[in-house]
Amino acid sequence: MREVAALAGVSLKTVSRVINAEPAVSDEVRSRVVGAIQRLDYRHDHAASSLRRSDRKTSTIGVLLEDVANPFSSALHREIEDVALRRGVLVLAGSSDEDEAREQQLIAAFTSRRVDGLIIVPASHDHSYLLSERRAGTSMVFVDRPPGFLDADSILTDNQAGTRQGVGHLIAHGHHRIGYLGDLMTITTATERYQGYEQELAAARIGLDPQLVRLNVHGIDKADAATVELLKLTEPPSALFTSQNLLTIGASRALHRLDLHHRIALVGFDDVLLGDLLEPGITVIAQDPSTMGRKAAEQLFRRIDGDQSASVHLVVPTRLITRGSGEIRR
Amino acid sequence: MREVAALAGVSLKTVSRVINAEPAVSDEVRSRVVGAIQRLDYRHDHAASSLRRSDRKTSTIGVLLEDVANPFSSALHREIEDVALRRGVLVLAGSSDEDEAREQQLIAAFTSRRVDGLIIVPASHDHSYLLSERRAGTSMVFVDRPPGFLDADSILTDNQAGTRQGVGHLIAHGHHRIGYLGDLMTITTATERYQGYEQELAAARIGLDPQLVRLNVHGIDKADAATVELLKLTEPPSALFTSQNLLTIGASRALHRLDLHHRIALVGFDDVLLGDLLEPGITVIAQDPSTMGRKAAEQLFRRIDGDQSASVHLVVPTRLITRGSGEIRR
DNA sequence: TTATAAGTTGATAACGTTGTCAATTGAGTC
DNA sequence: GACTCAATTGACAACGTTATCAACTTATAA
Repeated sequence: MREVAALAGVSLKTVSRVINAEPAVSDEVRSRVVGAIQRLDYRHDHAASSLRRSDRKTSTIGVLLEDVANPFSSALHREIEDVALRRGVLVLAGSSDEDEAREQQLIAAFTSRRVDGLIIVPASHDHSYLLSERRAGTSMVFVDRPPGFLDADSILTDNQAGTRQGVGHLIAHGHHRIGYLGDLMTITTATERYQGYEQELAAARIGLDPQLVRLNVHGIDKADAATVELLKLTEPPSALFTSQNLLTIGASRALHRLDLHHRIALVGFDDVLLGDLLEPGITVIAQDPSTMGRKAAEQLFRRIDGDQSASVHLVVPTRLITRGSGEIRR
Repeated sequence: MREVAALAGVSLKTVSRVINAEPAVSDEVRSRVVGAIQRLDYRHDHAASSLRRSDRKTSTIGVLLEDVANPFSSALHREIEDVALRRGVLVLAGSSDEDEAREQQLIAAFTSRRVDGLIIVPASHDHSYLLSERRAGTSMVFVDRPPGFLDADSILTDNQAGTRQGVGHLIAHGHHRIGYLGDLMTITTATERYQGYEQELAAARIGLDPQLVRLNVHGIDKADAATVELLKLTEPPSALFTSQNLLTIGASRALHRLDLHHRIALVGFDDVLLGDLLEPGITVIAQDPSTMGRKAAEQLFRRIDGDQSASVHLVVPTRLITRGSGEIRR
């Protein structure tokens, strides 16, 4: 910048004015400076700028996801990116892998780079460690799961209602023995979905058979194995409810291999790509990650822009998509 | 930091020494400083630090993908993240959407934040605009597609060989009229794959019927429509080769809807999740995005660490996965 | 003509940190 | 007791930028 100023024959401050498009610069000086910038191939240093600047904004946000490669996470990510880019804000993304330590490590890395805000799909349950961050002015929005011991904005899915609708759908098709595959119970959404299962069974006066329930099943392969176990029971289920996208895929894989996919009903929570082309198509309770991502980003930027109002808690509804697998009758 | 120094009764520089774990600090002073840091909840400012520091490293890299939500892209992204995080490096990610302007906008945003390096899946073909960046010390590695007018490291897939293997597989199953769906011809990989199609037909002495070729098909819906068109021809193809993951999904959708999925053979380039559960399963030429991401990140960090050797051009092989759709005979 | 205002421009300090180098202390050596 | 040396600590400048405020120029009004 010093060289640009020298070449254009002006002061540092004037170059700064041109770069920041401040009005008080004559056209003649401005064009001289612009010329010098191009001739010298000058690149503005965003970090130095935000260090000195009064608003201290880095125009960068941190996004903590479960796994950037998971379809639900990456749909969230993409929507956040689009909202952010419209404001010239860049996105630092990280995967927690449901590991509390990794969550904290990543968030510490984000905040030490002075991000303007955080969008968090939490893996841990105690976010009091973020209190001081917030006091320091970092905005934050939680997505998919609520914060623990911290009052902050959240954009959630209605997990209980969604699960109840899915399980109810199976009951309406004559099923009483409905197997359940649940993700790690440390995950809030997994707990809520399981509660939905319990409630819907109770509402239909169906006794809960613990043998039919497999909790803490994580990933495609474990779901595949758990499905095989369930179907080997002396009184196997006539239907399955799988409470997460990878579990749905695992269960579906097992059913196909055992050639039971036309006989055992299946409803999954969260949509799966290509679910419509299978035979039968997979009936799902679809979440809406794009809307969640957009709402989360919009809320974050409202906070960054200075909105101090009380915490917002938004619940995005789910949608039952019937494609065949959930309509198999007992 | 000033306050920490005051509370611990030492100078700024000593606090800096403690933070950077420099050896020349007595245990007694160190513990006083550590105590003050905790009492005051001090957060180190990474940006200010790297501004002053002699190595000028920000411990941040920029990753430009086609779309963070595309399965191929997000698998790359995840692998890069894992390599980076092991070094304490954070990842800024962005989606170009195959738009040259957006590519340049994102890369400019990355470099103005002084990233240590770039991993680029390019949308454009002239990267001479990056010359000055590289001269300024930014390392860069290209993935999936080569750089244009710039000598830089690249990690590519063998698109021609992969396509030839896939088309050859169809020919071996008796097909002569093989429809081809290609992505935007501005994308290097789309061009290479099409060349593979031409070459394999020529090698088998099969004339190329332009009616069977649909290029510049982008996204699931366009692929669906193009497939319908091909099958409506008076002399329709008996097999299809779809040269990208979304095109495979679109074609598969159309075949299922027309109930031709058991009669028309299909081989796709790039694997699709759940492709094994369809009836028939989808035969694909699988790429290996995880390996590509890992190799790209490792190469980038070698450059960041000062490796000045000649550009590396790595070609990751593809793998034919037979699942049924490609083995339908004419 | 002078006073006033509006529009430009620049000198300097500061953002939070680390590199350089000099100063101080204490122990060990002869 | 004087000397050397290593270990520890601090003063100050600097990284690339912008905020503040003062100074200068030109136009307008009285």
